[in-house]
Amino acid sequence: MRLAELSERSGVSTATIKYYLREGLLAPGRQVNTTTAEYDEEHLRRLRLVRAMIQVGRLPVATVKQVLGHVDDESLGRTVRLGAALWALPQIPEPDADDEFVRAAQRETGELLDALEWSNAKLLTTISPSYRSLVVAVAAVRRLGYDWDFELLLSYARLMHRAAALDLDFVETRPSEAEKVETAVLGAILVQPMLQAMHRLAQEEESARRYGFE
Amino acid sequence: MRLAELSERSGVSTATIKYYLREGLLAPGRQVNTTTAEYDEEHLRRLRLVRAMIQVGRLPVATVKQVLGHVDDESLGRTVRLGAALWALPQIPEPDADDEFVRAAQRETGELLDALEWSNAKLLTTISPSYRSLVVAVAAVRRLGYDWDFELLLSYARLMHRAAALDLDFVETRPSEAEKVETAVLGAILVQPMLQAMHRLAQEEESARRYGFE
DNA sequence: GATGTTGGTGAGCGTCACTATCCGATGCCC
DNA sequence: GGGCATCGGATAGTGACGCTCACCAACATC
Repeated sequence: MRLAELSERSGVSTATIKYYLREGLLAPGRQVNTTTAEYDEEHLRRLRLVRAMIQVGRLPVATVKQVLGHVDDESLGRTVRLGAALWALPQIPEPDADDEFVRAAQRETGELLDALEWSNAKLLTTISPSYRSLVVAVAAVRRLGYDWDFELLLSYARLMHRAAALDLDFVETRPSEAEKVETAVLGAILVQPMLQAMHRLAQEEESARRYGFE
Repeated sequence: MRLAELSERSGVSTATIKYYLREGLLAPGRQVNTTTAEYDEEHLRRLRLVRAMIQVGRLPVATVKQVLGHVDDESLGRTVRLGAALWALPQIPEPDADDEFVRAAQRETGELLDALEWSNAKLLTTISPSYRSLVVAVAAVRRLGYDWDFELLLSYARLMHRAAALDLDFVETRPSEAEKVETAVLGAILVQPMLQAMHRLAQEEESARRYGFE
């Protein structure tokens, strides 16, 4: 198929597709001659993936490029490939290590990992962006003076652990190694907005149950 | 305290505070004379809240203004106030009703709410942004050809329902009505990045447990 | 009374995700 | 094979966003 058809079938304008090609998010089509390039189903699929990451997952274009680069890097093993892809995801700005709330949050997060017995995650605290994001989020909440107890944090973390187990169970149903990696990355990127929407909807539901609409 | 001190205690530059004042995110200080305004602890608290929403919650400035406007509107009842604040949160672009995947996702999401017996949420399907976001997310996943079964969606939703129940339990511990509303909004905005970070960390933990680091 | 700081204002900056326009080469219909 | 639409590619521009800078007259402080 040609650019125009790729555009029509994906719902993405030709101008935008050209932009993605320029940015290296999409492999160039097979060049038939100077004014014609041929795209296939794989291009369409990749384009949909890119759109989903950008629009649903709200990833910056540059990040999408990095993530895809890692996903496509067949020289790496699965865990490393997945890890590399996940770590390219956009990060909250680096925590300020001088801030007292940040230091307290680091301590608290460490205790949390101990209590959960997430020993592998504990090993990653110096390098994992997720860990840093968690510290920043906890620090922000504490800075505002909220005094949730530790049990609440633990409960949230256990819920998310169960969600992660569901993700990985599904990943294991994928037949090929390449699909497993892609699915895992997608799980990290697309499941998140879905969970967020479900969370808000559940808040609305539960709030209405408890207090009615008034 | 004056602008410079507010800046120092919050870690936000005076230029940025001035910008927030201009945008109406912060109430003006008590004007002492033409060149001096006096700010209090409430301003500091509000400023930290604004920063947390923008940096941790990634809300656009205009959205923060709307959300705070609803939070401050004492003429409304709690549920309505909370709902108004939540619905001002940034939304994924409107789903395209002509798209077959969107229509299928609407159907599937409706069935999901039925199966969950979220009857209140079901009433909100025409107006709730969370519902629309959920539809868009489900459509994106389906468009990419993933065939998760309904049970998986149900499991995710039940987990998020439990998270929402935890949020609201905590909200109920707040003494005053105003604090309850603020806490609820904050729960929707700040708990989310925390859950996201926990989710990714849990994925890393679980992945390492199952497959090691290799 | 000299110096430096205050809060307010308007304009400017860098980033980002596109988008509009132009180009010459080519496909395609008659 | 003439004429016109369409092709892919390149460059420059757009509008939104979140600040940030420079400047100002009015004031506090020494």
